[in-house]
Amino acid sequence: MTDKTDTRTQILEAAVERIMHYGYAKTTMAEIAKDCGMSAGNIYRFFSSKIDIAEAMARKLNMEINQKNAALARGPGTAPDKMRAFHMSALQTTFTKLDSDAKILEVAEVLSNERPTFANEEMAQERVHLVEILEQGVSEGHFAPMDDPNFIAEMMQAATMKFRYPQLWSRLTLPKLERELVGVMDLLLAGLSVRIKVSEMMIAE
Amino acid sequence: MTDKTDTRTQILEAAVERIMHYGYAKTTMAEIAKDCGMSAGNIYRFFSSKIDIAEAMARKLNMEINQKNAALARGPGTAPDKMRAFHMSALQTTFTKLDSDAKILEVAEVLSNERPTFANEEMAQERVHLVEILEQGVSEGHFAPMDDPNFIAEMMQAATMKFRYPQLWSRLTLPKLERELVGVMDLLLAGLSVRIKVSEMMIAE
DNA sequence: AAATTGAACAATTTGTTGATCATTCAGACT
DNA sequence: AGTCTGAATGATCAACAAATTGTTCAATTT
Repeated sequence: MTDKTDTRTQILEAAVERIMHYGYAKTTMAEIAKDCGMSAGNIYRFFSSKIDIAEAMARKLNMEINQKNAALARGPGTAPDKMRAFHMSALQTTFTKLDSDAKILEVAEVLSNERPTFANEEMAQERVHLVEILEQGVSEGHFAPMDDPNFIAEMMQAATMKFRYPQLWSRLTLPKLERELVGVMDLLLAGLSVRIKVSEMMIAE
Repeated sequence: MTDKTDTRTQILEAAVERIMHYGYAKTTMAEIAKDCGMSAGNIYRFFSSKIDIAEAMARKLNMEINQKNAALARGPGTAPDKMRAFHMSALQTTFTKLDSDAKILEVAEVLSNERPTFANEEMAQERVHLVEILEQGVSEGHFAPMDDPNFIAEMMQAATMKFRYPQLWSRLTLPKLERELVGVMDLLLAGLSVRIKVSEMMIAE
């Protein structure tokens, strides 16, 4: 049992090593196998495809980010401050990753093509902590009470989408993006502070 | 003089016809020339490159949209309603275009690659009318006074970016996107209704 | 029996060749 | 003199062949 998980993590580690260095496409199953002292065929007893290895890789990385998010959500500070810090750190880590090793971007791209639902899972996971912050904000009186915190969390994600997609801002610098994000957060947090009347006028008109 | 502009528009119209039907890549300069009863070389007296034709095409289309935006901004209705209508119609036209003729998407993609600043011009143009709406909202008392309406307009664009990029929501349906946009607009408009304290805590920390 | 291999297969990528196309420009036409 | 053409050029694209690579599985090893 421990054997099995051991070889699995061994394969994963070898794959991470190679993929981070040479990229996903340029890493072959045969190479990963050789690094682990086994045949390519044998990898398939632990991962059912190459893309599955990339997914496992992303899952691991994501778990770490998620633990930081949990710590942030449950740590000290007011809800608005946490909300700012949450989105700002998301922007910064994405940007830094893009800068330092572009290989990770390739993995992200392949994954979003081959495993379309994966990104959704990530966002849902992130929302858990956004909801925590929102609820803290409500109970502290910084945010107006809300019917469906998860929906509001979705809206926060939608409104800050620009700061998540490297492809979109290729041309923009981090300071410029940070300033923009601050501006958007100012607006959104101001919005959260007042009771929202769900717009029925639009439907009626 | 009139001759010159005449042939120019003739070339442009022939190009639009073909590009809309066959797409940008599949339309050749020789074909456009033949449609106009001239040689391919001669087109270059009117457009300095093929991509310039696409740009002229986009400029024309954009001017029409812009006139509608101007009409909307100066027409009747409260500022918040106009703001909703503005973004909603942007989403709807983009989505419909994507659905009806995917050819236009090809042109958009080529343009954003070859003429990176073009999209910025479009957005700046759009902001003119967003600012008009914002200022109306302030004078009517729906929105809190703001130092820099153009900056706020930029933030509105940033926060609604998700609803502008077809590539991003490939999987989402129009009704779902509309509901999301309404949610985001609710938040943003609520934010506009209260005075925003520019966050200096972030810089200090 | 369980784990592993390596040959076989299918899919994908890469390399190559020929054609097509955007662009230029010297000269013909008006 | 100002328009326009069509051949020349270099870049890009399409199609096909060869090579590489992901994946499977019968045979082998442990």
